[in-house]
Amino acid sequence: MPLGLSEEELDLIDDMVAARRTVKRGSLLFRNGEKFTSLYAIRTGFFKTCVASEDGRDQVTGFQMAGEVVGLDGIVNDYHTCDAVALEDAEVCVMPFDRIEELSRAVNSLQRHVHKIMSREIVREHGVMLLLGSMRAEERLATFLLNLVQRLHARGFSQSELILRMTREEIGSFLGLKLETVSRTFSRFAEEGIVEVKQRHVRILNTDALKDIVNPKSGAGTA
Amino acid sequence: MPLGLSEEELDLIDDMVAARRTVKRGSLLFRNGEKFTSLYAIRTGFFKTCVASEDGRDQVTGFQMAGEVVGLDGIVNDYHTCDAVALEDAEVCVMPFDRIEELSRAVNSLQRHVHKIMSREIVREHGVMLLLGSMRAEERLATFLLNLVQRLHARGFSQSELILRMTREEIGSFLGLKLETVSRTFSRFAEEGIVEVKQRHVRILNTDALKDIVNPKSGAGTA
DNA sequence: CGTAATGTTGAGCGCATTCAAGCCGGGTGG
DNA sequence: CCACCCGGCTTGAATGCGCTCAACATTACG
Repeated sequence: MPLGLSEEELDLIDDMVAARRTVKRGSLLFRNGEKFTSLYAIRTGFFKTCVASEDGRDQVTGFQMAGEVVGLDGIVNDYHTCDAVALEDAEVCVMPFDRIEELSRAVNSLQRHVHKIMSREIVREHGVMLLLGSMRAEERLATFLLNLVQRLHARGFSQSELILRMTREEIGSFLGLKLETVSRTFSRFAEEGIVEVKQRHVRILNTDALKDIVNPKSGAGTA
Repeated sequence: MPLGLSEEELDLIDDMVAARRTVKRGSLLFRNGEKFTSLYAIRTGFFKTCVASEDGRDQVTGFQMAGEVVGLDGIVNDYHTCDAVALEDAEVCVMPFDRIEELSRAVNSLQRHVHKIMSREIVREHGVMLLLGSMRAEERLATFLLNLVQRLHARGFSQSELILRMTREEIGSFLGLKLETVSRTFSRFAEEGIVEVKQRHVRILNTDALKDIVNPKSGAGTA
C-alpha cells in the first residue's frame, strides 16, 4: 500500500499475509484483552480504534482506512489494549507478527518499513495530543475534516466531498467533545458557508477558511 | 535498563551505543526539524518532549526519566518532529538507528525489544488521549501524580514523595490545562488532605483518595 | 409503516479560562 | 549582608466555551 515497493518486496508482503478476513460493519477485528497475534492491513472498509477507562468512558483513538495498519498496540504486552471496530463492511490482511519479525530480519527494506509504520503512528498521536490539549471546538473539527479529506484524496477520492463513516458521538469522542458540540459546530460552519452538511454527507465549500480556522494567519480572510 | 537481559544482550547494547552525551538543564537533546540519526536512552536526568503547532502554541507530549527512550518520532521522515528538552542535567546513550536496525536483524531478542519500546509508546499515548479527551482537571492531575510516582517507585524512589522537575505551566501543557488550573487543583488536593505541596516538593498523603478521583468506585471513600 | 437510532437545536449551567494582583524563593550585585 | 529583581507560583473575580438536560426532527431499518 505505501509506494516504492519493488516486485520482490510485494512478494514478501504476500508471504506475510496468512489470510484475509472480512469484518462486518459493527463487529470487532480485535478487542481489548484479546491475545495479540497479528497486525492487520486494511484492504477495504473503515475502522475506529478505541480505548476504555475502567469506569466505562471510552475514547476513540483513531479512524483507519484502506492501506493503514491496526494492531500495533498489542505488541508490548502480547495483549490488545483497545478495540478495533469496523464502521463499514471491511476486509483486512492478517499478518502474523512472528512472520513479520522473521521476514523483516531478512529484508532490510521491510524492517525499515515496519519501523516507519510504528513511528508514523507515534507522530500521528502527537498531533492528536496537540489537538486535544490546546485547540477549541472549531479548530478541532476543522483539523479533523482537513485530515480526513486529505487522506481520502490520497486514495483517489474527492478533495471537497466526503461521507462520514462515523456518528457524531464517535467524532466527539475522538475530538474530546460532546456530540451536541460537534453537531453545533457543523451547523456553524454551514451557516458561514464553509461546508455543506447533510447528515453524514459533507461537502467542503471553502478549504481555505477551514485552514484559516486551524491556523489563523493575520492577513488571510475568507477568500 | 529493562529487566531480563542476558549477558550477551548487554554486550549488544554496548555495541549499539556510539557515545554518551550530557545535556545541560534547559538545553535540547534534539529539536523539531533536526535530522534524525539516533535514539537516545536516558541514563540520568529528566526530559520533556513537546510538539508545536504552526502558530506558536505548544504541547508537552511526555516526560521521560532514566531508562526510557526518546527520539522515536524521527524514524518516519528522517527528521525529528518534536523537541526534547532536559529539565535537569542529564546524560544519555546515543544509539545510531542504523546500528540498531543492523543488530536487531541479527538478534531476535533485540528486535523484539525495539518493537516493544515503540508499541509501549503508542499505548502510553492512548492513555494520554483518554486523559485529554475525557477527564476533568482533578482526574487529570491525580492520574499524572499517580503515574509519576509509580514510575519513580519502580526506580527505587519513594512511593509517596516526589520532586517535580517541571513547572506548573509544563504540567498544564501536558494535561491540557492552564497553569492556574494546575495550581488551584494542587491547592484543592492539599485542602482535602490528599497531598502536601510545597512548590515542587509533593508528598502524597492519601494514595487511595487519588485513585478514587481517577476511578470513582461507588462504595470507596476517603479511607 | 412503525420503531429505534441518530442528529439538530434551545436554554441554562458549571468548569476551566482569562485577566489581574500579590506572594514566595533564589540568585545577584551593590 | 541585605536589597533588589525576576521567574515561578498562588489566589481572586469575572467571563465564556462547551456541557447538560430536554424536546424535537430525521433517517435507517426491520
